[in-house]
Order: sequence, then structure tokens, then C-alpha cells
Amino acid sequence: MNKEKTLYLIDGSAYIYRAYHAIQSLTNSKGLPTNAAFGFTRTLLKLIEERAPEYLAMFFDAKGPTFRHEMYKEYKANRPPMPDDLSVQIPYIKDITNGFNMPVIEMPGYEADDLIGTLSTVAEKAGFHVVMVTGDKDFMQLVTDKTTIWDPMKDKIIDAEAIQKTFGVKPLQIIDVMGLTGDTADNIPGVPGVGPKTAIDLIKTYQSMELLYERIDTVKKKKLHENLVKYKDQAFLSRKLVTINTSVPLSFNPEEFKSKTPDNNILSRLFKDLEFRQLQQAFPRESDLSKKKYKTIFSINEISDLVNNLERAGLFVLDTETTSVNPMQAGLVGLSFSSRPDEAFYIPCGHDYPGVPDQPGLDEVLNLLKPVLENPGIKKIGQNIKYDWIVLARHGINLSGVVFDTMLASYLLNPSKRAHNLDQIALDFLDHRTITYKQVTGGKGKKGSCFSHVPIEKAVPYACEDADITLMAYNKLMPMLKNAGLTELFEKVEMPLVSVLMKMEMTGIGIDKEKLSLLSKSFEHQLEELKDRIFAIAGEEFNINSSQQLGRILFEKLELPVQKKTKKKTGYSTDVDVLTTLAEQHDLPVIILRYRSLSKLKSTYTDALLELIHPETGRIHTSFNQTVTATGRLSSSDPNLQNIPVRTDEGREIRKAFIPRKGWSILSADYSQIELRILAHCSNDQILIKAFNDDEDIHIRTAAEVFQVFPSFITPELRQQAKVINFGIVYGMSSYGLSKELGISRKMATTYIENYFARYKGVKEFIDRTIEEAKQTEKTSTLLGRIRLLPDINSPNKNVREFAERTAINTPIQGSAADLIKVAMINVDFALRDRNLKAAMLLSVHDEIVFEAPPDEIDLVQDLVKNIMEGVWDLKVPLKINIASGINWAEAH
DNA sequence: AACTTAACGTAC
DNA sequence: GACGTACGTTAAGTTA
Repeated sequence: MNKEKTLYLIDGSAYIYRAYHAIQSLTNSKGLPTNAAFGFTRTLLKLIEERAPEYLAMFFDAKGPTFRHEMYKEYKANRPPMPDDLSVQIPYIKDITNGFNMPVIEMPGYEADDLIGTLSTVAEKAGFHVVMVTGDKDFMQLVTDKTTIWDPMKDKIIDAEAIQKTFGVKPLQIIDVMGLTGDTADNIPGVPGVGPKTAIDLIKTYQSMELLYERIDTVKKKKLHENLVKYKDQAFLSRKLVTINTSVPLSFNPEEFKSKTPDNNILSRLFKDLEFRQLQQAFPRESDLSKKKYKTIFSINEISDLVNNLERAGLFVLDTETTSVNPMQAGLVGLSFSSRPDEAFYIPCGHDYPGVPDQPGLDEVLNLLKPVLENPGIKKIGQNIKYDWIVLARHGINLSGVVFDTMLASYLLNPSKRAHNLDQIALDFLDHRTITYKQVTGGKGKKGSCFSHVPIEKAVPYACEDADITLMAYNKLMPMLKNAGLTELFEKVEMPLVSVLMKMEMTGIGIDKEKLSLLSKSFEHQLEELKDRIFAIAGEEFNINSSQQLGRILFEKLELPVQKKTKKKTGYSTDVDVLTTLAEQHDLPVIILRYRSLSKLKSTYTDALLELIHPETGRIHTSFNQTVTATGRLSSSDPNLQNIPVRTDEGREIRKAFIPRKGWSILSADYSQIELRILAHCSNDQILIKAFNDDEDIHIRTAAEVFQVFPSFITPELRQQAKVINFGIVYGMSSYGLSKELGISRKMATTYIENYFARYKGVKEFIDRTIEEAKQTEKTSTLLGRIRLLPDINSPNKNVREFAERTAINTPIQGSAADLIKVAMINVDFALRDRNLKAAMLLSVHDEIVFEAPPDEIDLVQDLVKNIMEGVWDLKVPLKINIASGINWAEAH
């Protein structure tokens, strides 16, 4: 490892010009050109990211004339003055440099080259390695064994060796070469008729201009000799002009060149003005902690004061600190509150570490807070409030008056975002970087990282900031929802749904543990047997779960025909399609398929579900995530109960392990053809509407239309094909996709699709209209006004654009269905409570709602649920519910 | 050891 | 490249 220090000298002026010319027409919304500033910043960041320089300096050319102008008044005379749209950016660029806290060096009478040259020689003598950051070849003369050139934009390194290799001369000899050739850009004449090739040849032969002119008569070419003699003075002047002055009066004190951390406040404001949004996020303002009033509450009296405060405020943010990410297992460690900006309170009540100070008792804290938390008239705001709601409910508090969840607001504004956690919201909407959980606990999920072990004094700023930021986010997001037309969806659907989901998660679903264990054992035995058979056929042992190893066996050892490559084309594909095809000519793929499906059932379902049975309730409590999908659907995790197998008999065995309370029944209600019905409504397609109004089999209807036969002649095979077409339409399938799915020719598939659109004219118009609208607005929306942004809908890249187009079609359909079932859930929940029924909603699976009900309620609940779900909206087609009950989830279909 | 990516498969 | 939306498991690669 080289211990010597490296100094980076950055040719700022060159990068400004380069960026100005490289980036065409970039301005902010006020019309200020920003191209040079942007390119300049990018170069700087690349330098910082890739080299993390310890010592560095930025150099700019002086404004006025330089010593070269005194020597030669024509110097750079052909240079036009700096264009206005560049000069306006210069102050910003200087500010950006200052924001990065870099030493800036410029000096009247000198160009950046001379300053860099001087410092490089001085620093080299002081024992530094020097990297000149520039794209300018003039610097090559300065290269030594310790000084190199690096161009971050082209990622090119030039050292002495590279110069010798490309030019055949030493770095210092470059000035002689340049003296002879001149430089049109700088209006340096050189010797006419001498270009780079000739000059390099001459210097290679004679070593220098001096030696050349000593033996000038040995130059044999007549014209060349004549010019060299005639323009001798001009040549020497040119050399002088291109020679970088390395003796500018400059001192080098390494300490002054040490890199410092950037000033985020300066950079954040600059990038905001310039509208460099990503950069602004990368350099968020630090919060001014001095103006924050964060208070720890230790005494009972203080809690009473706080309660009074919260009551008077009428609205406050609430946040809990706990011992687990799982609200069904979390213990309370502390609570934080905020009812006005910059002010927050933290009540520690469960910190547990050696030397922890006395804390208010948990029971006492909760008793004092209970009235205000349960008062529906006092409004509560939270970030992912469902979590706190469940934790509090498990501690005997029924939170009431919840009006705003910042996570949900962020989600509605842009559901495609990867995250809607508070850190992200603070960054996106408040330009603020919060203290992270990791910083406080020293790890995520790692042992010893439990919040109860965090010292109280360290927990306070974190917990208080969360409450504080949530309140600020509320103030910011509320008007944004309104401007986006999302307030009603937020207040009437998403917020009311929170408490429904909260109850579902807390209720959980019963599991037949014995059945799952037996299944798991049975799968295990079968897998063992299959394993032996597979190894026997393969002739060796390998990891069957590794698609890579399996690929090697199938396609290299057994030399079966390769069907397709994997998506990232890193290897052979071994997926179901491939194995099914290969099954026709070999036994091994058949057994692998069997192995795969059993292995999937065991690892993903039987074993995983057993692990997630709650130790106290004996049930499974999934999380319903309300801010994950881009379309508005819910998702389910830990475990995902929205992909429990149902299509195969063996898979359904797992479904049979989902059971009601003793003596009760499982009740499942699902919407029939919900997406196609919504398509019928949105498209106003008369054939589709009539089919649903007449309660026809929609796939038979489509078959009849597409294949042009009477419905009574439609075979199950034709119906199946039509079913694929119906699904494909909703997803924006192409003829290629359809042909592959149905195993028919591309041509045939095209005909089917043409027939479909010829018959279902309204659908065709709907698709065209929806895409057109999306192109205008760069977004698409559902029946309840839920939006999904489509920034790629006008992309010049065909693949990217077409993907956005399919999204534009699918999202209104899938998303409206999601809107509908959410409203249904809210209405059903209300009805069950209204009638004091014991029946409970357990799961929601996109078009299905699962309940459990005691025997005396089954018939009533069935009627109630069916009526509410069918009557949730009045569409142009009727909504149809299939509902059934049974002793387990599988039997309830 | 912890995290990320790829391949695969389950659901609607 | 070609069908939308999710989540989870395993293997294998990457980073600390």
C-alpha cells in the first residue's frame, strides 16, 4: 500500500466549458441556463465518489489578460468572449465549489494551467503524488513519474508511460512538439506546414527544438527546411506560449488543501434554485437542532401536563418506540408526541439497560394517556399508524380519532415509490435527513439492537424528531393531497380502511398445526425418494435446488436441447415451460418438475407457516400492507396469505389447514370476473355489458365472438382459449404473448386479437383513449381518482414506452377493482359492527374476502356480505358475488 | 456475516 | 422484447 499522499488539482475552467458544450439546453423553470453548472457538479461528484481525495484544490482562469498576452498580443485572439448563457452560471459554479468546501485558486495574470503547473511541481517536491484533473492535453508536459492526468468524464489516465507509448516522446518534449505545430484554438501560430506527425518525427530525431536548429541543414525535405528556417522566431515564441509556467509565486501548505465535508446547507439551497432534484436529495439540509424543543418526561405530573396540552391542541402526532417490528409481538419502550412544530415530548417507559434511570411505570403512563388517546374528538396523526394502533390495542388502549397517516398520504401522491417510510418522506417532502433507527440502535434486527437497550438520552432526539417530522409532513402533505384531487379517496377509503386492516391483523386466522406438520413430513419423504431417483438418473449428486447446477446436468451432461436462456442470459433456463417440453424426451425433467412443486409447497408454505404461528394466539397474523402496490391493491406479508395455493389438489391441502375457531365456519366471498366487469363499465362496450347483464359465461361469449360460432358450439378447449384472451386483454398482451400462451402461430394469435377488437369495439376505443390520455397527462387513474404516474409513457425507447402503455391500461382496471373491494371491506366491517355480530373479517385476497362466523350467524352474514359487496357501487353491469362456507378455507369455495 | 441479485414459483 | 400486480425461497455473488 502506497502511503504517499495524493493531491488532486482540478482544472475548473476547462470543465465549465466542456459541460457547457456537452449538455444541450438545460434550464430551470425560471429559464436560468444550468447546463454548465450541472456538468461541472457531476464531474466534481465523480471525482469525490471515485477517488475520495484527501487533498485537493479547484483552479479557475483569471478574468483579465495574462502574461501570455504581453508576450503575444494575438494570444487567444480568435476566442469569442464567454457567451451570456454561460457567464450567468459562473457565480453559481463558484458557489457550488464553496459549498463543497474546496480551496479555490485563481490569480490575476495567470491561467489555471500555470497555477496547476506550479503547484504540481511544488507538491511533488513536498513528497506528494499529483493528479491533474483535466481533459486538456496541454497538461501532458507536466506529467512525471509522480504527476499524472486523470479525466473523470472519459475515465482516462495519462501517465509518462502512456505519453511515451502514444507519441514516442517524453512528457517534457511535448512543448517542443507543440511549439512547432502551434495551436489554432489558442491562436498560437507554430511553423506552417508542420502538423503533429511531422513535429513528433522531428523531436524524436533531434530531441529538442534547440538541437533541431543546431543541425537544421540535416532536414532533407526542402519545403519543411524552408519553413523551419523562415518561422524560427515564431516557433520559439509559440513554444514559450504553450509552456506552462511552473514558477508562479504560490505557496503550498498541505493543510490548506485538505478536503473538508461539504456544507449541505449551501449545496441544498443552490441545488434547489438550480432544480437539480436528485442532487438536492443527496445533500439535504441538516436540521437546526438548536431551535427544536425536545423534552423527556419522567414524572407523573409532567404526563398530566402533557395530556392537558394534547387535549387543548385537539390534534397531535403520536409515535411509539417498541421492541419489535412486528406489532403483534412488540412491547412498549416509549411514546412520543408533538402538537406544534419544533416541539415534541418523549415518555420513556420500557428502557432496559444497566444504569437506566427511574422511568414512569408503563401501566401508570397508559392509564393517564388513555382518556386522550381514546377520545374520538381529539385528532391523531401518525406515520404508519396501524402499527401503533395494534401495539396500543394489545396494551389495552383503543385508539380513536385517527385522521391522518403520512405514509398513506405519501403513497397516494405517488404509489410507485419504493418506500414511504418517515426517513424517505422527510427527504422527499421536507428536504430533511432524519436520525435513522440504525444510528440510534446500531443495527437493524441485529442482536443487541433492540430499542429498549438504547439509552434514554439517545432515544429522545430520535423519538421526538419522528413525532416532530410527522407533524411537519402532515402540514405539507394535506394540501398536496387536495391539489392532486386525492382528499376524498384518502378520507373516505384509505384512512377508514386502516382500522379494518388493524382488526383483521389482530384477529389473525386459525391454523391446523397437525395437518401442516403431517403435510410437511409427507412432502419431506416424497422429496427424499425423488432425490434418490434424480441422482440415479443424473449419475451424480448435485443440489437440485440450484437452477445453475441443474442446467449443467440437463444441458451439458445429458445434452438435452437448450430451450432458452435465462432473462439476464447468465445461463440455461430450467423453468416449468422448459422442463415440460423436455419431459417429452427424457424422464429426468418429469421428476424434477415433481420435486420442484413439492419443494415449493414445503419450503414456502408448510414449513414457513408453522414458523409464523403466534405463540400466544396460536393463529397466523399477516401484515396487510397498504402502501406497496403501484395499482392500489393491498399486499400481504409475513406470511403472504394472498398466494396460498389453490390450483392443484396438493396445494389445496395447504388451504385446508386454514381453519375457523372451534365450531365456527370459514366464509369466503369473491367477486366474479371483477376486472372484466370493470372493463365493461369503463369501456361502455355494448357486447360486454349485455353479456354481463344477461349473466352469460363471459369466456364462452368471448369465444363465440372471436371464433364466430354460436355459444352452444363452444367446446371447453375453445372456452379455455377465450379465457386466455380475456385475461390477456386486461394485461395488454401482444400477439406474441398470446401465441406463446396458446401454443398457436403468431399469425393465428394476431387474427384472434383482431377479431376480439372488431367485436368488442368499445374495449378497443377504451384502450386507445386511455393511452392517449396517459400520454397527455403522464399518468393514469382509477374510478375513485387514484393516480399512478407514468413518466415513461412518452419515452423514445420503444420497450420502455410500450411497458408504460400496458401499465396505463392495466392500472385503471386492476386499481378500480382494488378501490371497489376496499370500499366493500369498509362497508362490511361497518355492518358487522352495527349489528353486533361476532363474525370477523380475516383476509382480503384481491377479489375475495374471507370471514369466520359462528354457526348462528352464518346464514345472516352470508346474505349481508353478499348484498353489501354486490351493492358497493352502481356500475353499468351488475356485480356478482360467489359466497360459500366450510370447515376450512378450501371448503369455503 | 450480512446484504444483494438472479431464478423460480405461488396467488389474483 | 413481447402479460399486469405482488411476496418468498434458495443459490450465488458481493461487501464488510
